[in-house]
Formats: sequence, C-alpha cells, structure tokens
Amino acid sequence: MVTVTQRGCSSVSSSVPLAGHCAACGLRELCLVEGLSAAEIDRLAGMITNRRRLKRGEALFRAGDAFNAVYPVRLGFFKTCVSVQTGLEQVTGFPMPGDVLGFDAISTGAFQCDAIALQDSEVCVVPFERLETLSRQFDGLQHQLHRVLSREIVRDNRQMLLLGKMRAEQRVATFLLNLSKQFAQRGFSSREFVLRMTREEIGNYLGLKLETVSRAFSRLQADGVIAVDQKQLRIEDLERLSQIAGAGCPVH
Amino acid sequence: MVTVTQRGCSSVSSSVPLAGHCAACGLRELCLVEGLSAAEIDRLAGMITNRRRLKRGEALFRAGDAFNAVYPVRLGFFKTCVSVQTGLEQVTGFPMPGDVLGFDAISTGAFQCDAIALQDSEVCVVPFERLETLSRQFDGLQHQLHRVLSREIVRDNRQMLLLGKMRAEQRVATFLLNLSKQFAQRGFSSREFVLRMTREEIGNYLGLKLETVSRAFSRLQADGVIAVDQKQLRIEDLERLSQIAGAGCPVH
DNA sequence: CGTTTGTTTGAGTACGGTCAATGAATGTGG
DNA sequence: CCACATTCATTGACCGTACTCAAACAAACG
Repeated sequence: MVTVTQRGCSSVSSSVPLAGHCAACGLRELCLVEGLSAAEIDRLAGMITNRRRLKRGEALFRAGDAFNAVYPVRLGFFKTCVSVQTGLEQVTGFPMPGDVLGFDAISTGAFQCDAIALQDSEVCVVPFERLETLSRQFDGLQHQLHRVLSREIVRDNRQMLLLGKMRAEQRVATFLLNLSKQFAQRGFSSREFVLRMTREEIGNYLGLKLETVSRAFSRLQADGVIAVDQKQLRIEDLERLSQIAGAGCPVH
Repeated sequence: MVTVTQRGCSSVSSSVPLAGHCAACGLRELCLVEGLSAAEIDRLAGMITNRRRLKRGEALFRAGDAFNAVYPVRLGFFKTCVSVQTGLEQVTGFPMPGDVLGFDAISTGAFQCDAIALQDSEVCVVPFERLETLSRQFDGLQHQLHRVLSREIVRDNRQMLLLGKMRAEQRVATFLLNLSKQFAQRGFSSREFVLRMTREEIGNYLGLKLETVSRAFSRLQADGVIAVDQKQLRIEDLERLSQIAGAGCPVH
C-alpha cells in the first residue's frame, strides 16, 4: 500500500503529475483494474497522467460541474450527496479507496452530486473520453467498466431497501456491517475501525436524525454488541449484529 | 433455482422471433438508440433477433437467474424489486416503454432483482455480449450505453433522497410528478393517466404503507390538486402539486 | 353471483423526530 | 500553553407522523 504523507501546508488541492502505476496499486482487486491482463493494465496506467490530493472538507466536484473524468479513490474517505433546490440533502454514499467517483455525470455531462473529502484524500484522474476509447480496444476493460457501473446500481438498490423498509436500529446495524465488509475487502480490520463521518452524516445517509443514530449506538453498546468511543468502533458480537441487521444480504 | 409464480394467468410468455426495427420504433428517443447514426441503428436492430411477450403478473426474470441479455421495454409496464432473506421487499422502480431492464445483473452475472410485468407487456431481447461487442465498434452506441447506465444511477440517487428525506405527502406528490414527466416524454398525456400499480406497490416503492398512500391521495383530492378514481388519475393543479413535491416543510 | 383482491376511512399506538441541556473533543488565537 | 469558541455527541422529555389494526366497501374475476 502506498502511503502519501501530507506536509503541513494549508494549501488547497494539488495536482500531482505522475503516471499511474495500477499494476503496483494495492487496490487492484476493486478499481477498474480487476481482472485485466498485464497489457491492459499498462495501457490503463499510462492514461492516468495525474492524481489529485484533497484536504479534509474539500470538494472533488460539485453538482453542476462539467464532467471530464472519473476518479478512483486511492487514499482517504469521501461522502457523496445529492440535493434539491428546497434544501433537502441526501448523503448517497461514503466512497473509500478502490471506489470510483463520478459515474453519475455520464448521463448529462455534468456532475449530479457533490463529492466531499471527509479526510485528506487522494484520487486518480481518469479522463473519461480516453477511458471510453481504451475500453473499445480492450474488452476486459470494457467489461470491468460495465461491472463497476452495475455494482453501483446494485448498491443503490440495496440502500433503497434499507431506507424504505428497515427500522432505525436495523439500519445502523446494516451500516456497520457494510462498513466492516468493505474494510475487510481492503485489507483493514473488519472488527475495529474509525468512523470517518459524523453522526449527522451517518444519519443523513441512513434517513435518520443524528440523535437516533446516537441512541442506536448507545443501545447496541449497552447490549454488548459493539463498543463505541466517539469515532472509534469495535464490533463485539458479529453474530448478534448480523441478526439485528436481519442478515441483510440479498437473496438469490 | 427460483420458480416463477404466476398470478391468475394461464399462458406462459412467448418468444417472438422477429428482427428489431429500432429505426421505426417510437421509443428511439429513450432506448439505447438515442443519438445513434442510421448505420449504428441498423446494426443494433440486426442484433435483436427476438422479443418476449409477458402476461400480467409474469416475471421477466428473477433474482438469481443467469444473465444473458438486457431488455428494453417496448410495451407495457413493469415493477422491479429487491429483497432480503428476512422477507423485506423493496420495489426499486416501475420501468415503462423505453426503459432498459437488467443492468443490475452485469456486476455478478446473475440478476439481483425480480422484474414483474404489471400488465401484458413486450420487451426486446438484447444479448449483452453482442451488445458489448457492437459497442466496441460504434462509439455512439458505447456512449449511449454508458449514459443509460449512468441515468439509472442518478435516478436511484434521487429516489434515495425521496426515501431518506421526504414526508409522506411529498413522496406521493413527487411520485405523481415523475410519472407525469415520464408519460410526457413518451408522448402520452402528462395530465391524465392510469396508475398501473396497486396502492401497495406504490407504498412499497415510496417507503410507505398502502393506507398512507391512500390517505395522501384522498387529501390531495380534497385539496383539489388531483382527481383520483381508482387507478385513473388526473392532475388538476400542477403548480400546487409541484409545490407540495418541492417545497416540503423546511427541515432547517 | 360469490370470492378474491384492492381501496378507503377511522381509532389508537409507537417509533423516530423535535427541542433542549449538558458535556466532550477539537481547533484557534492571544 | 491556556482560554475560548466551535463542532460534535449524548441523553432526556415530549410530540407528531406514519404505522397497525379493523371494518366496510368497491372492483375484478372466475
């Protein structure tokens, strides 16, 4: 895993001109690279001419911005949120390393949501036109692109089920389990991790108020299911957490 | 394997061997065909070797079914729903002519949701491997495919906002407005139309109980915003309906 | 014509939201 | 380094929206 040390500069985001090294990237299993041949990976990496670093709180893009590229997350943590004129705002996801940001923009050529860094982060800049060109030449890349797009649709559908049908505690339990699985996929501890987002952001994502999230955490802790200390979270009883979540896996 | 349950209809679906005539299809503006050159349309149409007709209540596919093709709707009305083992079920959409069914299946090679015909319907069968092959040759088709996929992501994000943030009456008003716009796009009346789905299916889609949907309808009718008689619906005051859908009670 | 399915409406309830107060953590500038 | 401000989190009391349960009715269907 590549670690990027941030100097204590208070500047805004910097563009990092640097050829992508997808073959060496620890996120191969998740990003656009999954399942590609060595030759395909080389060509994809050659296309990534720069990366972008963001400070906490900074926007990678905002709804309405012109669409040129998609952004695989290399490092850090984001939130994406859609909103309507009236001020309603919905957090639609918490992208983490390996996830790709920006696919919502293909349909209209402008981003449809905001993407905000929840901590200092780094993304690859993948010019979308060149990605389309390359995926016309390599069917492996083409199919992987389709799979990543499809995966996002499936994830959204599951979130709709959570928002439409689950009760508060069940939503929170499902959220923690999903986080846990995602950390496991990325080689981090699935049992203990840091919640990069606030209670309010969690609540927004889950269709709950922050107080309800806090109460759910307290209750789960009182029952010995989790141990939570501010943003630090440990799963004490995975079995029971899964029960509460309702074995929230899709049926086949 | 999943069994296909049929509700109250005796005949199964029929396959209709027939070359697609995309150029002549009234849904050109919506389907995969949008923005393609005549040559591209011809090639796409040549790939569609058959269609499929479904009776009301019949499943086009079920979660777990093997994925081979995507299905542009030619005629009729569908619902798609995801579920979990515990029995929770969420309606994720009501695809209508011009919409394309099945993109959720690309990610795993198996469908992730059920697609049920709400009335006698007809779809084109587009073998997905051939669609990928063709979209490697025609960048117009490739880009349109990406746009359709992206559009589904955007729509899902908006539905997450509805489910996470809106109040009951606001959800119902938004639902009716969306339907109205979709009918308009397809050349039907945007002011008066038939609700092809039951109150329960609407409620499921909107994260509400059927009684709540019914009450919302009654209230909107009492206020002179809509006129509803069973499945027949007429929008009486579009301005006010938009207000209710958009200008919900300011949360903050 | 009877049965099933779908819709409307009412009464009571519960879950999560609202409001409010307190405290902890983080960050800033003197 | 500390004082202060700000953000974030927890907890309690109360309230309101949407759910639950129930009954009556309408429509669709065999």
